[in-house]
Amino acid sequence: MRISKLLGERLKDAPANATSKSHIFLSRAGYIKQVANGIYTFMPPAERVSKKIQDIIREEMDAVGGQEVLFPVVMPRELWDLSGRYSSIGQELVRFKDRSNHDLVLGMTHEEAAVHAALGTIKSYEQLPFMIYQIQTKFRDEARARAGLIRVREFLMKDAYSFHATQQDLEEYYKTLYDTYFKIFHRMGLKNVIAVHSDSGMMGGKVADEFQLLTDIGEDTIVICPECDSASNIDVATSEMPENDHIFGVKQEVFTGEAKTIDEVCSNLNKRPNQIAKAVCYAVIGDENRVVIAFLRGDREVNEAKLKNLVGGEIAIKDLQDSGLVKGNIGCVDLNVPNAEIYFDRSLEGLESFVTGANKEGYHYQGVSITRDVKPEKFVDISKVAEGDRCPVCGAKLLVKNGIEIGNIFQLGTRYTQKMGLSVHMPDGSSINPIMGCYGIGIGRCLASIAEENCDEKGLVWPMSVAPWHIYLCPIRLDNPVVKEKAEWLYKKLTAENFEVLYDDRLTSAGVKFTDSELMGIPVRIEKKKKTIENGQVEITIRQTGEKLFVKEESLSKKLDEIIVY
RNA sequence: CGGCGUGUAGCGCAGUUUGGUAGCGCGCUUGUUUCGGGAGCAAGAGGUCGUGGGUUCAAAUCCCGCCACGCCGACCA
Repeated sequence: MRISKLLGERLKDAPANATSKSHIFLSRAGYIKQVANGIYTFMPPAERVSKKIQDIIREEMDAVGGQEVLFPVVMPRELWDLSGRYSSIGQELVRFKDRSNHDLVLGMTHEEAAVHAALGTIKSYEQLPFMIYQIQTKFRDEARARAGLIRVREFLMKDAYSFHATQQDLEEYYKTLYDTYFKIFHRMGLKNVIAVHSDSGMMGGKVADEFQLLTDIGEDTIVICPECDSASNIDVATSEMPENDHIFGVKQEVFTGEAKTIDEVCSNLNKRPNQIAKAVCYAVIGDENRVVIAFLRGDREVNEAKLKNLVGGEIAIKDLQDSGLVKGNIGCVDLNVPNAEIYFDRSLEGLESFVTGANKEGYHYQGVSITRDVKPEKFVDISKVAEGDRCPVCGAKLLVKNGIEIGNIFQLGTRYTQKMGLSVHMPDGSSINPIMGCYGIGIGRCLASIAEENCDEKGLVWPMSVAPWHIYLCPIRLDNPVVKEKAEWLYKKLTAENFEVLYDDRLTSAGVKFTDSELMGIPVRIEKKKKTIENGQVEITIRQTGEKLFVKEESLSKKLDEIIVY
């Protein structure tokens, strides 16, 4: 490829709104161009990286028996009615009508399509197990796209679906895919990837793992045990909490005036947040009669995923002033709200001298004892794990980190096969619904994650396995006919030898060429100038290390074969 | 969906408070001298100032509506 013809430009300034390194460098180096909120064009270099990522995934998916298919982007409403998701999924699912007023959806995931593909053709247990996968565009109307390619609305995804006759078979295959995923990510050059237990969310099913790239810009929160290496998404993470001290106090009402928040109450009464019980109120979506009040220690935060599972419905934070509650003075003593479901977090267990609202304007109680004054029937786990809690497996102190979810795997069970009526005959004559697993990898997220992890102050540093081109051919003083002739000859020669070459055929200065090659992150730079031509040498610079090599021209190809390995 | 912010040339920005002929840097074109780390000089091209309405002799600037983009939150296979 001649850079003079390459679509896209290298910029000195990043778009003002870019914050993450991947967003800044991918924009500056001409890899991506934003079209709308969360919607990007992959310019030629990015598309080349994307294809290499896809090829790695294809190889590995084929190696575990995958059959590549291509599901439609647009599906009829009826297909999604079968699974019940046409109505159960919110606004992320784009619904629209065609010219004959027929309801359609844009594919955001393809369980329905996968089962549909098997319907009618899969009849016997002998056809199981099998796995089908596709690499295709998904559209999800995210409430909020952000950070360049990290969180977008339209994106390329590899999604795979496996069908099994027994749970054991699914579990074995799930383990295979688990290992395959690590292989895939490592081949892409990603280093800091861990698997974490996760919530299955709208997919349904019980067992699910996410593959997270650990990075500060990640928007997922992960709880990791540094000792036994167990890790979970904070949505499902549990912990052993340090015990409260069981010291009893004397209950009394105190005037706290305008103090409402934890901080205000703390400074007003000279307490610490872990000596306060706070209330968080929720409405149950779709059921106006139900309200939920969660009490937890002041230094803890509600884990809404856990609470949602307990409540058994979608919840949303709500002011309950209508029910007679005084915001900022809600307390668990003498609380009287008729239809409220009250949950006590385990962080309150053993807390025998704490502050809580007095359920009237301007007053709190202090010295409240949970066992003497409140007497909850039970304590439940509805708070987020905090750094310093103990690992439930080994007891070590847990760490809380951020990650980008680049892949996930689910044991779906029979939810879809059952609802959509896919069944097979078993040896004993009975029929069963095949048990499904599904397995996703976000291509664009991988690309951005690789960029995020592989860059320096000068720009991107692509791992060899996914670099858009391996070689940046960089002739200096192209106005010199000798250099020009030699560079053109070398470009043709290397290309003919199947090296991937980006040829800087511009008449610009050496500085501009060096800077661009570094910004674009091409792993190997070959410099050619009059002097090295005269003594039959070429100069090679390695992007990652900055190392320089001088090689005889006749041994260049051999040297490049040694350098370009992955 | 809520809070806040921003929209002026391909990119980054000033100008808006206090209304008066549309500006700067980078990039681009031409010429020239340079040229192994984002060159110098000279001459150019490029904008209905997001959009619709209003106020005014006069609006990028003031007022109202809308749209888009971003940040924080809510949400998220």
